[in-house]
Amino acid sequence: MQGRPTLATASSDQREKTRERILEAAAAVFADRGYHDALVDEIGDRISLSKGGLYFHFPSKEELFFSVIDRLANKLVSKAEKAAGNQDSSVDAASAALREVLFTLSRQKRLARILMTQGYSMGNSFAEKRTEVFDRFADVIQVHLDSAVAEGTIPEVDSRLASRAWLGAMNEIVVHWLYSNGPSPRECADDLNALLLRSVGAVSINESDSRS
Amino acid sequence: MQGRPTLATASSDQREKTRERILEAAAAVFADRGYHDALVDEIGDRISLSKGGLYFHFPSKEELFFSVIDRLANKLVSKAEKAAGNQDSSVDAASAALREVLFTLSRQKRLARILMTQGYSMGNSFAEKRTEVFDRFADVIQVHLDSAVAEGTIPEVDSRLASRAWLGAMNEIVVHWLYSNGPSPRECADDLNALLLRSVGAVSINESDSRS
Amino acid sequence: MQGRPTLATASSDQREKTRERILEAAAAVFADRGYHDALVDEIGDRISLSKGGLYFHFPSKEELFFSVIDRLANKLVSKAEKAAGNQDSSVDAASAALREVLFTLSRQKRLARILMTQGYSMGNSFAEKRTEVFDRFADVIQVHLDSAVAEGTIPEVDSRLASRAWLGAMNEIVVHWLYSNGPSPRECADDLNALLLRSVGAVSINESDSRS
Amino acid sequence: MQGRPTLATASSDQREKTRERILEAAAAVFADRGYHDALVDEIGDRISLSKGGLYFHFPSKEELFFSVIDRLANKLVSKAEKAAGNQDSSVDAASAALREVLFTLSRQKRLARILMTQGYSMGNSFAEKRTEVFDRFADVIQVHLDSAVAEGTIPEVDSRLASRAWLGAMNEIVVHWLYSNGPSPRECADDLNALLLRSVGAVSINESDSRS
DNA sequence: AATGAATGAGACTTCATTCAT
DNA sequence: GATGAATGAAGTCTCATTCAT
Repeated sequence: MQGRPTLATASSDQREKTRERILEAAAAVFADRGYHDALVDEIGDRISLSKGGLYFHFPSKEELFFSVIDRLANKLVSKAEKAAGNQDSSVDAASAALREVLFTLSRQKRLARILMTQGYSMGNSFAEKRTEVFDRFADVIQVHLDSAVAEGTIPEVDSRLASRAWLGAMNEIVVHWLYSNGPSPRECADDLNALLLRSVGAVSINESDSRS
Repeated sequence: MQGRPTLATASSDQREKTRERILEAAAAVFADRGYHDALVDEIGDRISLSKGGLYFHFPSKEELFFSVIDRLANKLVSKAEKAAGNQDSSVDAASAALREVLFTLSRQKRLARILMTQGYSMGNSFAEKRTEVFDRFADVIQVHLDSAVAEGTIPEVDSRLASRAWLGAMNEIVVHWLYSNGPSPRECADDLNALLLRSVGAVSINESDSRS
Repeated sequence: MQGRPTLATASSDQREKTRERILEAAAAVFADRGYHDALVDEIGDRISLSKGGLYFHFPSKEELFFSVIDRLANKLVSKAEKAAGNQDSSVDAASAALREVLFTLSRQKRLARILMTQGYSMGNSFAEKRTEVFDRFADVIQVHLDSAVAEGTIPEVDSRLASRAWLGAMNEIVVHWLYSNGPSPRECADDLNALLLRSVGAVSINESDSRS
Repeated sequence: MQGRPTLATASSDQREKTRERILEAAAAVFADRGYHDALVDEIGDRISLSKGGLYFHFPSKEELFFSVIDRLANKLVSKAEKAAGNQDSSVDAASAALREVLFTLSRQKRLARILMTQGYSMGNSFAEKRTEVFDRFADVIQVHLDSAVAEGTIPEVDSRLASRAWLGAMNEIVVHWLYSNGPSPRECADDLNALLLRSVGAVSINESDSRS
């Protein structure tokens, strides 16, 4: 608002770059330590940026954390939606979205940790954000379940409940993998997929061959 | 009932009584605030016990929290097992365990909050305890699913995965209720039950009538 | 003052015995940990006596510590005096007192630790007690040095200063042994003895043969 | 001089200045109260620096104490070495080092208290530091005694033992002054000097005249 | 004589945030 | 844009001492 006009664009670029670096570092630290145990200092240290510098870009630790969450959730939702979009049937779409998430989280433990558990360590102010993020994921699934019902591919179900149940099931598998070295989401993907499709009365292609 | 802790001390189990009072107060505070935001002072204040007195009974805030979790988890697991024991078929048993948990949590938000979310705020040292507690619940369900498979009531399934999925689904419903004022677990119980039974290939009695 | 008269003697005995046990335990703990780091609890634990029981016999941790010091100092001073008394000449007497202390401390690290260093950890209230104890030791030596001067065995010296210097020298040797695994006081006894005798103008018997 | 720390901050060595101020204040408080009874708060208060500010410069009370000791010991050792360096003979050098220490301590009770006694109140972790500091002082003396022996000025002696004995004698005189209002080290210097020189078989110039 | 639960003052340390430079 | 010294509010835990039994 008060910078030199000439440098506006160039510095605007730089600004965005620094923000990205901070978000990246913050994601790593938050994932490792959880919100509360993550130190603002440590985030700065990772990218050799002073605390003051960090506070220039983000007004508070809380805002920074939310920004990290939003950024990651956006990426993951996009992936899920894209995966769903490539399918022919609605059931396959829901199924594909689920698989995409499981596969992506399998590759990025950090992402999994931040989205699934580390937020809680923020205390009760996390509630709203969690709701927002999980609702978005639930929506992705619900949309396709609703279509499937409309198409008559699956019987009537409480699609809101079903999408939450799917999400919860997935969440538990992921957390069990993160916290107890359970099987990776990727390994469970087929079985879980079959299980969840069955729960809404669908029969997946995998049902007959992948895991007899 | 008011003032110093009753002063009828030194009976043989006064000690146990005080421990219980502490655990009760701690459960309330931890449920409200989460591990980290809970103050040891506040726990003491609730029962007019000095900090020192509290530390006489529990060596650290962390141990106190774990004790709270254990106590609550024990109660809940017992209830679930008892509910399951009253059923004729294995499928009904698993189903009953699930319902019992949903109903109990519906009545005790505090219990739900502590077991489902507030632990994470402790940081990474919570991992082990969470694993332990969730494994116990998963076991309760798995046992009955295994029986059902053995009886031929339901087709072969990865019962470990299924029990986790059930747990996760339930967890999500509960958290959604806690954090976003979603429908209470009790309200969802029938539908969720039907959904989860279907997921393992069983057909519940509810299937035909409860939700036409 | 108000006990049953008949039991007076018997219980008086018991009382003294318990006091001794406490003093013994306290000496051990204070020697190991220093005044401040010694816990009243730990002293009690050693002899399976509750804190309350301990406080029945001693009014405070501080008093207990002083009692320990007094008891040990008494023993050591007695030994030194006795050793000195067995000698013919005054110079030999002073010398013998010194040796006795060095030898005794060599055998009892605990004693050495308590008398030489651990008291300081009590804070400034230790000053008076230290003065008292060290003065007693200095007196033992000074008396004999004064006699030696009077006898003309050694030239005039500031015997007060000399006795303190002796004490200090001895103290340093002991502390160096305690803290840095230096040679034991016993090993140094002859050389130190020669050194200190020379410092007051005396020539010890050891001078010519023990260390040629 | 009043209010916030001068606000002319951020020159390159402002940091070092603050460190010095802290060390100065800490030396005063530790000397007065001993390690344990010294409050971190009081150190900060003396220089109007918040506790957090203090911890920015020193990671713990213990480290701060050690830094204080090191700083003071360095100064004193330097003085002693310099004083020794100005002398012609080795015996005079050792003697001069001793006198310098006695005189300096006489002028700075605080210094004396910290180096001689207050450290012990830290508990057993002080052992190592004490050893280190006293060894340095002993070295200063020993070096010159060794030279004197090599020169033939004094007979063969266990110079390690002798230097410790000297140190100990000096220490006792100082502590007696500090704790019991005994004569100041400065007053004792000549006599003590004579005594110690005699102990190693040297005859000082002072011998004949300073104390007729 | 002894127990041991309870007190309570207070210590050290942490860390998100600010702000002069 | 960035630095980093400084703030200050809190937080957990300790432990000598007391006192009802």
